Amino acid sequence: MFELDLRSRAPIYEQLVDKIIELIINNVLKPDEQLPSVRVLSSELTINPNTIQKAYRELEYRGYIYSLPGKGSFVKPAVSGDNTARLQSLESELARIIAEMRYLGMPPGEIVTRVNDLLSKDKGGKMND
Amino acid sequence: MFELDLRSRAPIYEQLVDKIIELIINNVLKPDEQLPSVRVLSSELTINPNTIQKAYRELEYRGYIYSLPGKGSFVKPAVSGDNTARLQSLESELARIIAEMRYLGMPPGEIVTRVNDLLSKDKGGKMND
DNA sequence: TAACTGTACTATGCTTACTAGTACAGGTGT
DNA sequence: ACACCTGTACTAGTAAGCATAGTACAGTTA
Repeated sequence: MFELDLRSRAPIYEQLVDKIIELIINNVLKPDEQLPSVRVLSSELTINPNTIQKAYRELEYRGYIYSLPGKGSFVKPAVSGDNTARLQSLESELARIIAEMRYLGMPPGEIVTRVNDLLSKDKGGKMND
Repeated sequence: MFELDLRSRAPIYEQLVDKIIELIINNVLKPDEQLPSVRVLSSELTINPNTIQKAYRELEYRGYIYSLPGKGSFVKPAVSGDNTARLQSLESELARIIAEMRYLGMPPGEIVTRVNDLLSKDKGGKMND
């Protein structure tokens, strides 16, 4: 389910957080779908349960999952209205990426084409595997 | 010139790297423009010169600057043709951001508008301060 | 020569990440 | 009630990374 790059400088828990967010925003993990338990995932990935625990805690803090003691951790349905800060953060990341693409020589028309491609994929509901 | 967030979890040298890259891709720092020396910047920012050194080394490794012993460190002109890996990396980051914007409920039309705004700013040559 | 430049070390202390282990409380099925 | 799962919350230890301080070398420029 997950692949970790143990040679990467990114901490393991952060890789997990990123991966799970990616699965959530790409609708691979559905709202209210249960995540593997910290113990199951830790033995799958052969890492310590506390590390999973930290990742899940971070995901919960960021609002992507909710956890019920004794039951498990679940994907939190996307809430509208509470995402202003995150959207602003995404917009400044977008500005940065666009600026760097321009800096590296990608023509504006090609950038727009890429964005439209990504949006049409999204509209079709197809997942990019 | 730079602002560091000393409360951030990001290491100081990485903040420097990010800041300088941002200035470069937004054309605030011009090609072949000299960066402050490690000693000047370290006293400006009241951090150790070795930390600046590490940031400059990272920037050089990533291809954004070049350093000449005895002379200083300079913004490297953007080279065309050698940016495939970086562009691909940017594209996957773009895909991620678009997906998350969609996930958080931003309509596709608004995303396109944002992108076009950013591109028209870029075309005008105006800097976003 | 003096004053700058980048570069390359060494040593130290602090912080973070990760592991291992343990234990508690909650939930579910038999 | 028991067994087995779940998340949660700790403690302790180790390793790695970060930042600092200091030093020194070589190159450049006036």
